Amino acid sequence: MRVSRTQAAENRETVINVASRLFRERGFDGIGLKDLMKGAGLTQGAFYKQFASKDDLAAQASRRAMESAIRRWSAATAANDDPFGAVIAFYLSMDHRGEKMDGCPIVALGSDAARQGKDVKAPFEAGIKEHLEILGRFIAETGGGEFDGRAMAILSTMVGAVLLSRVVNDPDLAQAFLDAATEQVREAAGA
Amino acid sequence: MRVSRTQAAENRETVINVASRLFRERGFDGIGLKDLMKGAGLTQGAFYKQFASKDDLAAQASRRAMESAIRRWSAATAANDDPFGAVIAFYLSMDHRGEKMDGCPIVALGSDAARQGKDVKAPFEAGIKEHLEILGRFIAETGGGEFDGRAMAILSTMVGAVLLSRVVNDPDLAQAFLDAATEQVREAAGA
DNA sequence: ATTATCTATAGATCTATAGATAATGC
DNA sequence: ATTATCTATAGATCTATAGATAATGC
Repeated sequence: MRVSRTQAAENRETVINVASRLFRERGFDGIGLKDLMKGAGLTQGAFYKQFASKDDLAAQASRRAMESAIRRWSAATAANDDPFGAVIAFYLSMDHRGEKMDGCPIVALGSDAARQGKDVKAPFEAGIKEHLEILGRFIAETGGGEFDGRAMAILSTMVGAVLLSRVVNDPDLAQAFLDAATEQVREAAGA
Repeated sequence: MRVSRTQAAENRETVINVASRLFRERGFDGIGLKDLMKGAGLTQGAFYKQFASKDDLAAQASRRAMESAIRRWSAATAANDDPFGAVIAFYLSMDHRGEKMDGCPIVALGSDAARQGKDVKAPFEAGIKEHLEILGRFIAETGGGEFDGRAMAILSTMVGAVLLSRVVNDPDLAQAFLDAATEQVREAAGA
């Protein structure tokens, strides 16, 4: 029944990866440890040798989800002569609206994260800062050590638009939110 | 043990009001029927004579929360020579960031609502349209029957900024998001 | 000898229902 | 007679722990 140290480490990573997706899909309170572990091909009993608590996993999974989001932003910008256009093209799309499990964790878990403790909020904060840094590169001149206000406004608009697009039933209204945000952030970045 | 019809109707309203606050504070999955009913001064057994299910209450409470939010927006605009300024002054404030229970339901429950069925999303959609109508009045000329794209962009920015301000631990970063959004929506509305 | 995972379970909580009770409504 | 609310409970699920097992690591 015991597995090698490297296998155990791999299992741990798998659990975090699975949790980063399932938490986004169902919320921190929307899925239990039994189903989370089953998603990783393990049983619930193995959980507490790897994690201190469900909150601990929530923090790890949040970090993993934010890392994944940043990787996606970076991939979109890499080898593209309109990096900002590439980011907003996927972020403000109906595809992104539909893929809660792999989409932006701020949108998928933002309301949930606001209710969590510092340890869950910390990885969100770190990831948000990375988002701001990427957005800052798209904008004319950046100020001193502080984050650019325009980058914060643009991220707010993007996150809010996708959130609103997911909350409404009407797909046309959802599309309109994404379109309106696209226009808005284009203007804001160019100013 | 039985109460009058009017008393029963009052009790029902109380449960919806309590739920509209407690769901915002803890999420749809973060509070049980027992505690919700206790908040209304009743016991869990009385629940199913008033509501078909917890989902049913979630839909009713979402509608109530959106109504309350609209009332707040209307109150801020009424008898104010800068109605738009009044709305953003309270919405994009650290006070609003702190009061999850009475604050904007889109921010408090948006990620949760995106996982719910049509019956919960419908009152959110209706409330969002009312928000857009109010914002539309602050903007120069409005188009035909469709909602103004600028109003949608402004609402996106406002919702996103408060959500982001709540997710981060650092109060200074939270304030910076609110400030950046304030500047952005002022520009967008004036354009 | 250690330990990662397993099965099993404790104890709490969740949604929903059943039956009793006592006051309303006719 | 009806019914809004109560107490009690069924049955499922939740987090976390206990003890067994079997493979690793020394």
